[in-house]
Amino acid sequence: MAASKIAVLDPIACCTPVRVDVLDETQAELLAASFAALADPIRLRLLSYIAAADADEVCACDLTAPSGRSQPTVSHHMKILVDSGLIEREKRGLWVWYRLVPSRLDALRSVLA
Amino acid sequence: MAASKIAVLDPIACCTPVRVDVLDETQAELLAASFAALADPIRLRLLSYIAAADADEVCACDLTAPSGRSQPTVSHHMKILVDSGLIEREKRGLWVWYRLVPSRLDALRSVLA
DNA sequence: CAGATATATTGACAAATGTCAATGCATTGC
DNA sequence: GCAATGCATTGACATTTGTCAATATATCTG
Repeated sequence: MAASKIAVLDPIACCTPVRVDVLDETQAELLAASFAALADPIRLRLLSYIAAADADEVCACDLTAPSGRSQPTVSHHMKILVDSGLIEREKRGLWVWYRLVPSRLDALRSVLA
Repeated sequence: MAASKIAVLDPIACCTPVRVDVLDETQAELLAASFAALADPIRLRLLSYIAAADADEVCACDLTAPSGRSQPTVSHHMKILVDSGLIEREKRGLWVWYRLVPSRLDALRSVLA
């Protein structure tokens, strides 16, 4: 029941398993923010669409149709995913490309361990 | 980019890695609901408090103080966690006991793989 | 530079969420 | 049965969130 062994790394509490120690408030807020990025069906589908793509990046222009949402709404959700660190954004010319950040997904995953 | 290989099990889309295939709407909604249960700092702390306890279960009466929230608020959050399937509830006499459901945590974890 | 195109931002709104005080419901012990 | 106790539910409220139409910004093309 030790409530203090802290092992946080960067922005999100990487590699701090929820099961091992009680989270302090700061860790909990950072982690909750990360999980919140995954707490919307549209964002999960956008994420999995990018993850399942043949290439390792996907153009924003290909995300609007499959998501069934308007362009501004998709842009809004992508911003949340990028802010969460789970996805990277790169603008090339007129287009924007998104990539997964596997290390961030792994980090979040390890929290549930 | 196959948008249809589906491999869902029970209530939550167990063992359906987000990275492998595009989620359909139903899967996405179930998963989003699970992640939403983790998307609040108080709930994360409650969960980790139970996970880190010496015993494998914790009395509801021990959750109010460390969470820093009122009794009804804690009750509310615990209901959300129980409904998500990540935590089990058992009433014995006047007290209520909570336990983790490790298989559910593992299932959620495997989704990020 | 002017027009076209891809994405972002703003503003507005409804719906969902977190919170607590007050109250209700079970269960125990007398 | 009655009083006390632990937890749940209700109702109210402020905040946050998801959504889109309208508009702005940035970049390319000619």
